[in-house]
This record gives sequence, structure tokens and C-alpha cells, in this order.
Amino acid sequence: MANQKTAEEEETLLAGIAKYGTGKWRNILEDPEFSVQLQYRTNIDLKDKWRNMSRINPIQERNPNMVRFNE
Amino acid sequence: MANQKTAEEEETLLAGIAKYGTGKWRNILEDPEFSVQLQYRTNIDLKDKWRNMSRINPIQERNPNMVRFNE
DNA sequence: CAGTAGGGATAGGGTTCA
DNA sequence: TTGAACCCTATCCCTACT
Repeated sequence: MANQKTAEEEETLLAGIAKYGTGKWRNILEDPEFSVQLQYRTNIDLKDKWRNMSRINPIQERNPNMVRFNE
Repeated sequence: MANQKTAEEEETLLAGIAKYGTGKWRNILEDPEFSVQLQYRTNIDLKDKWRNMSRINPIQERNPNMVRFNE
């Protein structure tokens, strides 16, 4: 997602997800309730933006003593 | 087509196409010669997998700005 | 309703760059 | 080196046609 009016676009995306759920990027884009604010975005943009917004553990180091079950 | 035993599944699909031709996905699936290896696949899976396997050119051009050191 | 063809959409790994 | 933005494409979905 490029660069401008980012806050408004993020709010709109969140509202779209609240209405349709995640993974319904095309539906969100085509809803007249959101289409004006998101007119410069593609469904792929929304998917990637949501992935970044919902990222859980970006900053902290992993506890070196932690062992995952699947490794 | 999901993810595991991919190589074996691809070989089996190819063998099935050799026997029945393309577009005979249901026939391939139900042939006891192939049904074990393809038991987790649908006729639609086979159609889509073959579309990928038989693709001649990549779907999109690579980013022309990207140059790897090792290529 | 079944099956197939083909366009469209999504998921997730990969790449770029500030 | 990190992370937001953007790319790649296998897989999955939708619909028309038969």
C-alpha cells in the first residue's frame, strides 16, 4: 500500500474486515461504503497491508531457551 | 494441489495424462493405477495442477531491476 | 446434477528499499 | 538489520458451457 492518506485507508480496511472478515479483499474493495477511500488499492494491496498490520512478534528476540513443539 | 509428496503426485498425473489425455481428470482419478497416489486430490486439482505444469512462460515478468549475484 | 475450461481471487513465501 | 510495501505463483473459487 503506497503512501498517502494512510490512516484513513487503514481505518477503512479495518471497517471492511469487520464487515466481511479477512480474506474478502475483493468484496471490501467493491463495497460502496469503502470503495472511495480504497480506490487506489488493489485486493492484493489490502491482503499485504493486513498482513503487516496484524503481525504479532516483530521486535523482541526469541527466548533462546524456548523450544517449539514443531522443531 | 496442496503440498506433500508433490513429486510422486506429479509423476502420477503425467502418467495419467499419457494414458487418457488431458481433460480426462475424472478418468485419471478413478483408475486404480493412479487412485492411491492421487487419493487426496480432486479432478479440479488435477486440472489446475496440469495448467501450472504445462505453462510455458512465467505468469509475470520478473522485476527487471532485480539482479542476483549468483545468476 | 456432473465434469471441464478458463478467468479471477487468495495465501504465503520472496524481494526491495528506506 | 528491520519492516512496510510490493512481487511471484501454486492453489483454490466461480461461472459458463455442455
